[in-house]
Amino acid sequence: MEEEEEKKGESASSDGARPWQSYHTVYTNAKAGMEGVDKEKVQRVVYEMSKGSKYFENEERKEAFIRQKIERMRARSAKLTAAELAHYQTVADKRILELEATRDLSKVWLHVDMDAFYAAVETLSDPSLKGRPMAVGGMSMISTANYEARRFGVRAAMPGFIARKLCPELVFVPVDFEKYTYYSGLTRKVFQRYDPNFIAASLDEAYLDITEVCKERGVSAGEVAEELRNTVFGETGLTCSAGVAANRLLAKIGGIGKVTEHILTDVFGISTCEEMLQKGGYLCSLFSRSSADFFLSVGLGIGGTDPPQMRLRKSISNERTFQATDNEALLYQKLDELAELLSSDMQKEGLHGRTLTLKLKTSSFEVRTRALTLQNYISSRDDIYKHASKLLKAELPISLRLIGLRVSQFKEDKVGAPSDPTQKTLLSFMSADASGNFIKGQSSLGSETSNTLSMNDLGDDISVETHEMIDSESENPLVQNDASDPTRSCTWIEFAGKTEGMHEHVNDSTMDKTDAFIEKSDPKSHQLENPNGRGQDSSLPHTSETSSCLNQKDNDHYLLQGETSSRHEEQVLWINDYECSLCGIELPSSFVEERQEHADFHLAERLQKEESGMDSRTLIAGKRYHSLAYLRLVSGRHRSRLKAKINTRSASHCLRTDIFR
DNA sequence: GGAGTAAGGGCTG
DNA sequence: AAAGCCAGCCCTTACTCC
Repeated sequence: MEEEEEKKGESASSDGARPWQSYHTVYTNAKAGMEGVDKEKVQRVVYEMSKGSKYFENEERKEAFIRQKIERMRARSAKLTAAELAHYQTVADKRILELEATRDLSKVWLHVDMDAFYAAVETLSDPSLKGRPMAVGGMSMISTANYEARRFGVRAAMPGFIARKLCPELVFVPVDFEKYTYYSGLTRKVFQRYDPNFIAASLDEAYLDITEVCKERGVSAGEVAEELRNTVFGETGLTCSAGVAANRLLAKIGGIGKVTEHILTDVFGISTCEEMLQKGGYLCSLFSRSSADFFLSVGLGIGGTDPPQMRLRKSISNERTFQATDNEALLYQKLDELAELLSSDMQKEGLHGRTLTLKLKTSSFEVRTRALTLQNYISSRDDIYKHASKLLKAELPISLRLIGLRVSQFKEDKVGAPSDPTQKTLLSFMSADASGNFIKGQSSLGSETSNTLSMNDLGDDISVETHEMIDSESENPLVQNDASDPTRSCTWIEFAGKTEGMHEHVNDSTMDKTDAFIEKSDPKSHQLENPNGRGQDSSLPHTSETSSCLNQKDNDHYLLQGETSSRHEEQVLWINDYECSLCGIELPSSFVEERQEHADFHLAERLQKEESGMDSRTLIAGKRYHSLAYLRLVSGRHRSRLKAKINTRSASHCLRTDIFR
C-alpha cells in the first residue's frame, strides 16, 4: 500500500479520483489489533473528515515541505559520482564492521507493553465496557482505543470526531491519569522483582534486563516472559505483551516514524533492515554520522544493551490547547495560568532553570518556539510570567490555539550534587590557568561544561553523565551577584517597527532572518557612519556622573553593585524621543523598561569591547566613553555583528558576564 | 577552522 | 464544530572564542 501511495503522493492533484491516497497519516500503519482493518476506507474517511480544515491545510504544507526535502535528497543522491559512492560504501562497510564488533549478545532484554492500557484500566473499573468498542479521550483527541474499536480503524492520536465516523457506536470515556498512574504502579512492582533497575519508558511500557533472572533460575527468557505476564495479570487484572531480545532495539524497534519511513522508502527504496545495510553508502553520504550510525545499527539490529542510565530531567514544560483567539488579554491570561502551573510543578521538584521557551501554535496550526536564556535561575510564577510575556509580546498580534512554556538548563543542586564539585571545577579551572585568565573563566558564567560525576551521594555507583553549571549564583566569593537581573532578551526589538516581515521568514529558513534585518537596518548604520548624518548631531550628553560611573569599571564597583540602568540610558540619545541614536531602533518613551534594557545592551557592547581590548587600540584617548565616537571607530565587522546579534534575538544585555570577557 | 553555545524547527514515542 | 500533552534528541544556522 505504501508504495502505491508514494507514487501517487508525488502530486496531490494528480490523483483526483482517489485524492485521499495522497493524504499521509499514521492511522493506517500496523498496530496491534488492527489486522484486517479496511485501510482504504479508513484513509478515505480520515480524508473526508479532514479536508478543507486548517489542520488539513497545515498537513499539506508539511507534506509539501517533506516532498521538497525528499527531492533535495534525491538530487544529492543522483549527483553522487561512482567514485564518491564507492568511497562512502567503504565507509559504511567499515562502520558496519565496527558496529558489529560492539554487538553484545550477553544480555536478555524484555520489552513489556501493557495492552491498550488506559482502555483496559477503564474496563476494569467499569466492566460494562467489556466487549464494546471504546476509546479513552474526547471528541477532539483519543488517547487509547480498545481492540474492539481498533477493528474499525480507531486508534490513539486520532481525533474523536473522526473515530466516531469510523465507528458510530464508539463509547468515549474521559481520561483519568490518577487511575492509570495507580495501575502503572502495580505493574511496576511486578517488573521490579525481575529487574530492580528496569527502565520505565512510559506509564505502560518498560524494558527489563532479565539476564540475571534467567541465569540464576536456569529458565529461558520465554518462560520468564510468560511468568511475568501471568503475574501482572494476577496482580492487576491487566494483560500485557512481552518481547524478548538481546537488546532493547530488537525487543522493540523504534525511532523510525512516518517521515523517516517516507524518506527511506522514497529516496533510497529502503524498507527492510537488509536494504538498510545494502544502501549504507548512500546513508553515509547523505546523513550525518550519528544518523547514519543509527540507521546502520537498526539494519544490524544492534543497540540498547547498555545498563540503564540514571536519566536526569532536562526540561519541564506544559502546554494547553484552547479555542483559537487573538484576544490579547485572553492570551496573557492563558500565559499566566501556564506560568503558575509550571512554577508549581517546578517547585514540587525543586527545579530552577535559566532557559525559558515559549511555544505557540497559531490558529493555522503553525508551531513556533521562542526562547531566551537568562543570567539568573528562575522558578517563580512571577519570573516565568514576566519573561514569557515579553516573548509573547514580540509575536503580537497573533491568533493562537495553543500556548506552551518550557524551562530548561537547570541549576544542578537539585540532583543532590553537592556544591563542592562546582567549586572544585571552578577552582581547578583557575589553577589550571592561573595567569590571570581567571577573568576569562568567568566569562563562562552560566555556561555548561559536561562532566562525569560519580553519584555516590545517591547511594549507587552509577556514573552519570551530568551537566555542571558554573552559575552566577555559585558560592564562589569571586563571583558576585548582580541584583539587576539582566536578561538575554530581545523584547525591545518588537518596538523597532523593523520586524514586520521577519516572522514570515522565521519558519522558512534561518538564513532569511539576518538578511532581512540587515537590509532594513543598513540605512541607519550608514547614517551613523556619515559624519554629516543625523548620528553626528546626536552627540551624547556626557555628564560627569556618567563619566565617573563608567570610569569606575576597572575596580568592578560599578557593575558588581548591580547599578540600575537609569544611568546607562544617558548614553543613548532618543532622537525625536523615539529613535535610538546608536542603532536606529525605535522605542516610544512610554517603554521605560525596554529603553533601559536597550541602553544596557549598548553599554554592555561597549564595555565588552573595552575589556577585550580588540578595538580599544583604535580608540582616541579621552573619547573612549563617547558612544557615538566609539561606535564610529569600531570596525564595520563589529557593527554587522551587532545587528546580526540583535536580529537573531540573542542580543545580550548581560552586563556582568560581558564585562568579564 | 573547529569547538562551544544558543535558538528554532522537527521527529518520535 | 472538532486534530493532545510531554520529554528527549537531532539537525541547521548563526555567532563567538580560541
